[in-house]
Amino acid sequence: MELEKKYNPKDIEEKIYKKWIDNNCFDAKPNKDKKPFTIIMPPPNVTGKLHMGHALDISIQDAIIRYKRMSGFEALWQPGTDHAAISTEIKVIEHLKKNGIDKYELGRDGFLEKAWEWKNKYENNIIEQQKRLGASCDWKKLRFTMDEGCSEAVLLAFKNLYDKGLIYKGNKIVNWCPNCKTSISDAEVVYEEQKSFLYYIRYYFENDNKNYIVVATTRPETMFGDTAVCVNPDDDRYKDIVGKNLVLPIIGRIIPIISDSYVDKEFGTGIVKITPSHDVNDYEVGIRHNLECINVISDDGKIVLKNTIYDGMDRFEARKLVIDELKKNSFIEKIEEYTHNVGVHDKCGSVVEPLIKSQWFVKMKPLAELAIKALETKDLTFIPDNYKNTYLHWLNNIRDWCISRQIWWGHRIPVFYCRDCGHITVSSKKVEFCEKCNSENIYQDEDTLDTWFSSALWPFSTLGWPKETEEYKYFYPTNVLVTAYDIIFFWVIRMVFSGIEHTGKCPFNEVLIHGIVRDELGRKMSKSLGNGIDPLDVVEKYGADALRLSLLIGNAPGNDMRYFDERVESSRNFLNKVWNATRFIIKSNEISFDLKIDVSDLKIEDKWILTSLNNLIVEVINNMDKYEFGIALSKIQKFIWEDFCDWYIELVKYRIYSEDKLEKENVGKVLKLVLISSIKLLHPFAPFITEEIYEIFYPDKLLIIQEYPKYEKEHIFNDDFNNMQFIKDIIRGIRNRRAELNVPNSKKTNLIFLVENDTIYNVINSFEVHFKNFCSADKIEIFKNDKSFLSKNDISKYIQLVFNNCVLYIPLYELVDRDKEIERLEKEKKNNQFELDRATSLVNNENFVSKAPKDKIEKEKEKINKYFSIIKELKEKLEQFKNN
RNA sequence: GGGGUGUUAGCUCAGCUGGGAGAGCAUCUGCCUUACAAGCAGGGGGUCAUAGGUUCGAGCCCUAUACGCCCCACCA
Repeated sequence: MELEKKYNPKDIEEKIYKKWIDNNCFDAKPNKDKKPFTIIMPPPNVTGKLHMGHALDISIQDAIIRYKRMSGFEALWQPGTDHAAISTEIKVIEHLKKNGIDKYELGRDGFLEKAWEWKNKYENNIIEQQKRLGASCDWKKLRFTMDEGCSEAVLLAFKNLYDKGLIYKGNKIVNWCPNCKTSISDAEVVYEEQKSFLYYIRYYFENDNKNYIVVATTRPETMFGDTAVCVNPDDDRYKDIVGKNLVLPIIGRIIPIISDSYVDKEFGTGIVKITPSHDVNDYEVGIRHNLECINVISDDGKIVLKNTIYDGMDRFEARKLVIDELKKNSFIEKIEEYTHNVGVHDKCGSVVEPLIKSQWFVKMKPLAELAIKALETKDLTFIPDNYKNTYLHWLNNIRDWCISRQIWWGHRIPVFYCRDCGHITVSSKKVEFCEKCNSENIYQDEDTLDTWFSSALWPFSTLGWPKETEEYKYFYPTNVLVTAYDIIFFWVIRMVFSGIEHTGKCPFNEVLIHGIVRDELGRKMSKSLGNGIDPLDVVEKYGADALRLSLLIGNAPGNDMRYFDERVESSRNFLNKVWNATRFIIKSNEISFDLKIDVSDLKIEDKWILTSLNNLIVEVINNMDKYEFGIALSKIQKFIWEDFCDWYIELVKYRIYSEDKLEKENVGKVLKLVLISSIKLLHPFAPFITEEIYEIFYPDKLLIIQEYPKYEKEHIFNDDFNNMQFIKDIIRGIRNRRAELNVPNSKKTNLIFLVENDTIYNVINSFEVHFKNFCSADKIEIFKNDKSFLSKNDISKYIQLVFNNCVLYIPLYELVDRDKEIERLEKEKKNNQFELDRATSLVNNENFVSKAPKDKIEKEKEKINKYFSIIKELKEKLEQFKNN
């Protein structure tokens, strides 16, 4: 078989993915003989395409689920998409507008039909993109937040909460988006810094056109709704005026001066106008002081003030006009430039208008307590665990959750009003009669639910809840939730309390938080900046495996990362290395062999690589279980590239090329075992290339369902491992010296070893061929316990390398600069002296000897002996050198 | 204002419960050596932000300071 010289992901990925699908590799079914492991995928919105954040999300989850699948779990990765209420509705409206269609002309049913069309199209796009990345989720279980089962769950959840008194309808101040014409929750308001003005306005006292006080405001247009002016009760400047009345400029209404500790004495003039209907804080002051709420802004952000020029005017237009009017009549004291935060709708960017509205709310306090308790009882843990602070802080300061939305795309609130008796019927089933008076004259609430209300049920609604399905019983609660930190409030918290409230169980035990992918300058990728990178473009260019590796390597949980093409390139290079190692192994082994290795056939380097492999397996499993993918991956990569490719394969080439068939076969076995184990370790991260390689060796089997490598005790050979490390040190030492001294490879030199015992003698002897191949050695001589060589030769002409139990002499000096060598030796002596002093002072320290672990102390003592002898020899060497 | 977090090589970042400072990229030197130039061999480059403290021993723990980032709250 002949493989391409370069790994070409394009030819392979689609074929491999199809193979997995055709063989039902992703399917998970309740299986009594196996333990379940479940991840529910955060459902992407059906509004667009995948971005880098999704790619990271998928890479992590797929690595986990593949690892667990190979580790003997019944692993379910539950996929699905989110209807994304407002986001989608905005997109559909825009889309319709382009075709000249108006939402309201279309009507509710017509609009929903269009929205479903949209959903079907975009859902498909997203699924295809996830497949390109190699996501091994159980597509047969694909769900959608508005499908039949999820909708049933939503309505029942609503009814459950309503019956328990945890959902109520209230006329309260809410965040209103005048653009989307719907209320939104606190979490959907984001604050943007905006440059604006602070207006100082004179309010005259009642029946007094000389005396006035000055109020500072950023929103003069709301003054029509003022029902009081407020000062701090401890503000001595204004003690006397509390209780007096003022005349509201322009419209002349009389309002009182009240006092409330809410007012900051230091800010502005220390006097605040109170507009209870259009400001959340003013609303609360209004309740405390029993103030009237006068609504002066309508649903679409326009002023409502009958019989004035302002009526029907946009709120920002009105602001200008109000200022003009105030200026004209000398009501303006001054105007200052002012930068402050303005709340905008996270979906459309419009300035949010607080309005008093009749809306549905979830009472959060009792539910928040459930979520807090889950953390305390360790039913829920965060990785990294500092995110629990964020979680707790939010829960401790939570306000009731406004869940009704005045849009059409979503779950319609299952509340029915009777026109005859006014009774409210709440039911998860369709209601035909009023449950109290049996009247048929009823109508359903027009509003739909916040999109997060349905997402909050995702871990169990997707598994069948409220039905007690086999899947639900087996796979729920799920094991780990993987998501970015920016969604903890929206989603994670709401899933936790919903899960506990509705199912009695925390929906997942662990929350693995990852960061966000930024551009190379560290900026968030966004549409407005145009700095987004399409993961599919990257896949196209470098392959899905390379992208996945680059997103996982060298990143710690919870930390942001920057995207660089160079990182993907380096991952691609690594995969190419794996590919070429495979190519070499296939090329060099015509014969097919099984994996049974006879230990007695093994040479030192074989035992070394097998030991390294098994050490690696232990460490990787340990890291994988702790979700330390970055660490696991760099260890795997280091092993494959350095240990396996750069050392082992190079070491065994002479055996591969030899005529000894048996020897070739022995090496072949080890090569194959190590390669196959390596690609198994790598599979969760780079599924395509590893499956492709596996197929070459086992055309009838699939890697994805093979067992993850296990530690094999009989493949641990510690002595040989250490001997091999020693040989590597020697080879590196020789290479270093040759390179430093600029000795070309063509110049061969002899190596003279002075060794202390038989073991070292034999080890070095057995590596004769490698010294010749690896470091241009010509002839190798080994003297055991025999220093006559030193007296017989002018050793100042030799380079000396000192190792434990062994000294190496290389006759290189005829080829090099003497002064340079003296300089080097001086430096080396100095370094060794430093190390010797350090170790000596440590061992002489009584505290160290009494408190440090024994093996540490022994090591330090060994160091002293080692450095002592090295220095001694260096001294001799230098003297000989200088005397010459 | 509250909370979190970061400061390690030229750049981007790892560094698990305290005990040898690391990777990738970049850079320099020498190599197209029959798996791989997307490669091989080798080199240079770090007072682990600063100042104290705990410890036999601190990149890691504690305190303070400086600068940066994130989240929450939001002052009209």
